[in-house]
This record gives sequence, structure tokens and C-alpha cells, in this order.
Amino acid sequence: MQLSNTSKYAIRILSYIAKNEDKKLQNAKELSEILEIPYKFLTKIMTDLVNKEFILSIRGREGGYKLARSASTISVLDILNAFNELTHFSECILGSQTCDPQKKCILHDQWAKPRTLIKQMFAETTLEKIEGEDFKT
Amino acid sequence: MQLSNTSKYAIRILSYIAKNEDKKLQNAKELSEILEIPYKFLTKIMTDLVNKEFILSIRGREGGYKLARSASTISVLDILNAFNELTHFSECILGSQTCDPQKKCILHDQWAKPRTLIKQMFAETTLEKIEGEDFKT
DNA sequence: TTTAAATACTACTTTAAGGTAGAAATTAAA
DNA sequence: TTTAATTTCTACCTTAAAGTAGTATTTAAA
Repeated sequence: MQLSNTSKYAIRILSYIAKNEDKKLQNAKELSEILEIPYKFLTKIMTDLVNKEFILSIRGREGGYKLARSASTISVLDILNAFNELTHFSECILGSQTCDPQKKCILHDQWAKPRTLIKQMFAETTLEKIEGEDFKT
Repeated sequence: MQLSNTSKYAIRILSYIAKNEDKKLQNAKELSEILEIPYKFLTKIMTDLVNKEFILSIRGREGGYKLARSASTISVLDILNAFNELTHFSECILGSQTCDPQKKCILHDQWAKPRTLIKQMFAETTLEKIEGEDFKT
């Protein structure tokens, strides 16, 4: 019942870059140190973020990363979906294949409200809205 | 962002047994077929449920399983805790070690309400209260 | 007393996530 | 033009969850 490390890292990376857009480019070495994410794992995630078009990369000396689009257009839900974190989120919480309103699973009604609230929260929270300060592990 | 298979199975197994307490004993072969859980995996989980004192087992021919205590005293939260599903649930959703009210993580405030709601729901939902019908995969 | 039906135990295999290593490719500075 | 700082690619290693296999143990029925 928690997010994958990859998703947690991705959210923290994007948030940090969004909050420091003035600095123009961020590089992997610094991101790794500041966010306390293993360098090699971070670069793997950065490549994902580039491929998924959250991030633009500039290669070579003096290169680095920056947001590919405005922070206000990137929600936490977008990030989680890109990393397939919520693929089964709308399905039965107990994994029942046959769970539907006619034949409800045993947590069907109870789970409905929390699920809606979580999804709304992820959808409404954009990188722009984020106001926290802590980006470390 | 979902429960482990083991937890899902455990909830469904205990719910099914609770709803069929009149039948006295349930055996692994039938549970496996009705709940569509691999037999060998189910027996492993049953042993856990016995050790964690949710279930009493009677060994030997005509043996089987039954609840170790009243369905009204077993909440979904109890089950999830027994399988360590929520060990990090009260911690930072992004895994930040230094997240606290003074130095909030970027989802700190947003996550507070959904988290509370989920935990309350799990705590309030006992095997007795469950009214669903579907126990299959 | 033998047998069959049941749980319990030990150990293994499979799969996916998390993480690491090394080298290639790119590009601006020196 | 060379070098150093950067991203990218390919491949591998590690760990934990999920699932499987075989056998031992227990106990009531036959």
C-alpha cells in the first residue's frame, strides 16, 4: 500500500526541477546529491522522464535537464500514470475479477470514497501548486 | 499503490470463513477452489493466519480451519497490520526521512486527509460488517 | 491396524522492482 | 583539436514477493 520508489523519486525530481526553473539547467550529479537518489538509478529515471516528455535534456558539456512544459500543466496524477502506478487503481481493491455493482467485493463500498479522494488529490496537485521544501530521502 | 497479493488473499479468506461459520470447518482444497487462490500458496497463508491467531486449525482427517475469535473483533486493519502492509503508512508518502510539520514534503498536506480516511475505513470495517458476496479472484 | 484426508514444514523456482557497472555518444570549453 | 563534463545505452546484479514441489505429520474412518 505505497508508491514505488521509482514514482516517489520521479515526483521529487520533477518538483525540485520545477521549483528551480530559474537556474536553467539541472545536472544528474547535483540532482543525485541534493535529492539523495543513487546516481545510476537517477539517470535511468531521467531518461524515462525525457522519453515520457516531462523533461528536456541537453547533452554534452554544460548540458542538463529542464522541464519540457509548464509546471502548471504537470499533475502528480500525470506522473503516476506515466509510471503505471495507477493501472489497477480503478479496479477492485481486492483484485476480484468479477467485482461490480451487482456482485460487490467485500470492500467495494468502503473503498469507493477514499479512492475518489486520492485520485482527485493527485489530479489537482500540479508541480506549480506544490509548496513543500523537503526534497531529500 | 495497491495491496500485496498476500494481503488481498488473507482478507478474502477470512471474510469467506466468517460468512460461513455455520459450516464449522473449511478445508484448504475447497477454499482454494472457491476463492481461486493457488492451493500451495493458500496453505502457506493459512499457516500464517494460524500463527497470527486469526484462525484455529484442526489437523488430520476431517480437519480444517475456523475463526479463532469473533468476526466482530477482526478488522481489516488488524489483518493488514499482521501482514506488515501498513508499516510505512504513517510515514511520508514520498519516503522523505526528514518530512515533518516544520519541513514538509511536497505532498505532506495533500496526503493527510486521504490517509486518515483510508485508515479509519480499514479500522471500522470488521469481518462482521462485511456485506459483499464475491470472494473469487 | 491400515488407509485416506487433512494440515505443516522445508526448500526451491520465477518474476519484477530496485539498483549497479562500464562504456558510448555528445558538446562546449580550453 | 583535445579534453572534460555531460547524457544515453546495454547489460548485469540483488532483493523480496509470488508461487510451486515434495514430504512429513496428524487423525478419524474404514
